[in-house]
Amino acid sequence: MSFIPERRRATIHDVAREAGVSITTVSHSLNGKGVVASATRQRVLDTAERLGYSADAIARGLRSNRLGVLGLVIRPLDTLDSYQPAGVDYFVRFAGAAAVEALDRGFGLMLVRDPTTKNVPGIALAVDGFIISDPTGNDPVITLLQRNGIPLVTVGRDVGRDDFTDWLGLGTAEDARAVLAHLTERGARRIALVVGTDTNAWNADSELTYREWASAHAEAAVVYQQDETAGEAGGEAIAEQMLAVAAVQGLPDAVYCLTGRHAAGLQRRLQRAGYDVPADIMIVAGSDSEQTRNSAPPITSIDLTPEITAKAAVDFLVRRIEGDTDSSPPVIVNVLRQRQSTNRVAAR
Amino acid sequence: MSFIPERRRATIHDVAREAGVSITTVSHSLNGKGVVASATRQRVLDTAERLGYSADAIARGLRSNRLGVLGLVIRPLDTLDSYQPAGVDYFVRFAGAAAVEALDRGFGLMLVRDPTTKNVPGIALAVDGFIISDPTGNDPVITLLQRNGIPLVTVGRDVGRDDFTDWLGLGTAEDARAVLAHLTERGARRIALVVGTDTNAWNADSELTYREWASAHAEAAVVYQQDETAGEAGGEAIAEQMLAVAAVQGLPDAVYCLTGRHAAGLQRRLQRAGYDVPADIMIVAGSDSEQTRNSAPPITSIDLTPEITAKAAVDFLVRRIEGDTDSSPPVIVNVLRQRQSTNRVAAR
DNA sequence: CTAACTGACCAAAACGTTTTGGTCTAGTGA
DNA sequence: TCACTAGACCAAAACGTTTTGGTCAGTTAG
Repeated sequence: MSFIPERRRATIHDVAREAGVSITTVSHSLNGKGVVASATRQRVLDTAERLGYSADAIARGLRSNRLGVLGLVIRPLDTLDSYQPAGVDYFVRFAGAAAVEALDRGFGLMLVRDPTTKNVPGIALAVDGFIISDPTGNDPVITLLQRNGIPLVTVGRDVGRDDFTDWLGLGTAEDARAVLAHLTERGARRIALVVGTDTNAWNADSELTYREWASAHAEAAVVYQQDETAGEAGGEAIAEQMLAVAAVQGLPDAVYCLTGRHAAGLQRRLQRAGYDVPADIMIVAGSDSEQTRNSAPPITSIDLTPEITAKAAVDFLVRRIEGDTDSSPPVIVNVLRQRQSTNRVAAR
Repeated sequence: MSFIPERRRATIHDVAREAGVSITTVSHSLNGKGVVASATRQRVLDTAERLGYSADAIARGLRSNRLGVLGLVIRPLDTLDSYQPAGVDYFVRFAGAAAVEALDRGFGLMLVRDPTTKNVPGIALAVDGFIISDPTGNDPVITLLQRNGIPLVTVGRDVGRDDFTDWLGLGTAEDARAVLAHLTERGARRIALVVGTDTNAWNADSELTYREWASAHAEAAVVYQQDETAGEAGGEAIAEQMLAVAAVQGLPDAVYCLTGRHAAGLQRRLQRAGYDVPADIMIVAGSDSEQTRNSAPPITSIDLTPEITAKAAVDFLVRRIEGDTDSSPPVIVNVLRQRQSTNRVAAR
C-alpha cells in the first residue's frame, strides 16, 4: 500500500485564476519585477500563500537557465573508487561543509562521480556550476565542463593547465615550508618525503617545495612515492624500503608523509624495528586524520581545514556563476597541529 | 578574466536539422520509442554523437516530471546544526554510500537541510524522492513532502506516525537485545542505559527493548538521558550522576550508551574515579565511532553499517518512485564489534 | 486640444524536451 | 478497384515558468 497521495502542486495558473489576474502579474508580484499595484500584489501574495504555491524549480530552471544546484566532484574518490575510505574524513567533512554553505546561499549541492564516464545522470550537466576537488593533471572533467560552458572552480590547481586560473590554492607550498621549518627547528637535518601517486597539485607542489628546500639547505632530496589507496600498509612498505637502505645511507632524521594513513603505517613499522618516535626519528603527516590523531604517539599533522576550504570554494563558485569574473580566488591557510611525534623534549 | 566560453549546448533541434529529420524522430531514435527506420536511427545516433548532444535534463524533467535526483535529509544533523561533528562518521559514511548507490542507478543525490524552513532551494521540492534519516516524532518534513506528493522513505520509523509504513527498520531492538545478552553473558546484572534526547525511533526503541529486558529479568530499569549534541562532556556528566548516587544504590555492572561519544566520556570519567573498565564496570556503545575505536580500552560497539543501510534505503526509494508500492522494506542487520571494554577475561 | 508619458495590466513567445495525433506512401486481401 | 494496414515520418501540444512587447486609460506638458 503506497502513501503517494497524488496531490497536484499548485501552479502559477491556479494562483492567477484564484486571484483574478494574469500569470504575468502573479510572476511579477512574486518576483518583485514589473509594476503591480500594491493592493493587487498583496492579494496575489495572499492567494499564493493560501494555495501553498511555490514556483516549480524545473520550469523556472528551463526558462531562466538556472537550476539552483551546484555539483561537487571529488576526484581522489574517483580513483579510490570508494566514498568511505576508513578514517579519511577530509573529503566527507569537505562535502558536508560545502553542502551547508551552498544551502545557506540558496543552492543545493549534488555529489557526482566523474561525469566523463557513462551512466552519469543527465542532470549533472544541468547544474549551475561545479567544484572540482583536487583535479588530476589536464583533467578531462574540466575539458568536458568547459566544452559545455558550465562554470567551474577547482580546489587545488590543475597542474597540466596553466591557462586555467579559477582555482583555490591549498596553501600546499606554505604547509610544506611550515613542516620543514618545524622539523628543522626540532633538530632534523636529513628529512625524507613521502608523496602519493595522483597527479594533483598537492603531490606536485609538496615535492617541488621540498626539493627547493633540500637544495637550499644542501641536503640530498629523498622522495618516496606510494599509492594513496595503499593506506597504512603502504606506509609500512615505505618504512621497509627505508630500513633496507638504512645500513648504507642511514635512516632519515624525520619523514614528511603527505597522507595520514601512510604516516601511521610508517611509524608503526619503524617502531617495530626498534626505533623511537620522536627520539630517533620524527614524523609529520600532511593531512590530519583519525589515524594520525590516534597513533601512539599521536602524529603532528597539517589540519587541512576542509570546512574553511569548502566554504571558500562555494563562495568563489557562486561569484563566478553570478558573473563576477574578476575577483581572485581566496588563499587558504592551514594549521600545523603539533603532537608528540615531533616533540623531542618530551621524548624519554 | 573569466573562462566561460559560452559554448551553447547542442539541442535536439540542432541534431534534427543536421540529420535532416524532425525532432520527433530524433527523440524516438534516442529513446527507442516509436518506429524509426534503422538507417535513419543510425544516422541520428551518429549525428548526436558528433554534436556531443545529450538531452537537457531540465527540459526533460519539465516534460516528464522526473528530474533524476534524490534528496537526502539527515534529521539529526538539523538539530546538531553542524555537518561535521568531530568523530561522528556515521552520517557522512551514510551520505557517501547513498550518493554512490544513487549514481549507480542513474540518479544524483542532493543533500538538503530541513525543507520546512525558509531559504531552502526550490529544487528541493522538485526532486524525485526523499530519504529521511532518523525522522523526529511526527516529523513535519514528512508532512510537507506528503502534501506535495513527493515519494519518500525513512530510515528509522517516525514514532508518532503509525500509518506511515515506508520505513527501513534499523534493527534497533535486535541490537539492544544483542548488547544486553552479551553483557549478561559476561556476568552483568545491573545494566544502565543512556539514551539521547531526539525523539527518533533509535532512542525510543532502544529504551523500550531495554525496559522489556529489565522487567523480564526482574531488574530495575535505570535510564539516563543526555543530549546528543553534548558529546564526550555529556558522557562525563552522566558518569557524575552515577557516581553521585553510587554510595546509595551502587554503581551499575555495565552501561549501554547509545551514542559513541557519550560512551567515551563516561568511560573516561569513571576511570578517573578509580574504576576499571571492564573489571569494575563494562561499557557498550550503540554507535561505533572514532571515539569508541580509540578509547583506552576500546569500547565494544554496534557497527551500524551505514553503507548497507544507505544502499538499502536508495534501493527502496527507487522502487517506490518506479511505482512498486508493494515490496516491503528490507531489514537491516547490524554487527556487534566486541572490544576490550566488555572483555572480562582479559581484564587484569 | 494634442502628444507624450506613466501606471496597471495582459497575451503570447520562449526555454528544450516528450508525446499525441496525425499524414502520406506502399503494400495487401477481397 | 477499393478498403484497409503497416511503416516511416512529422507538426503541434504540453510541461510551468519568465520575459517581451504590447494595450488601455488617465495624466501631464506644450
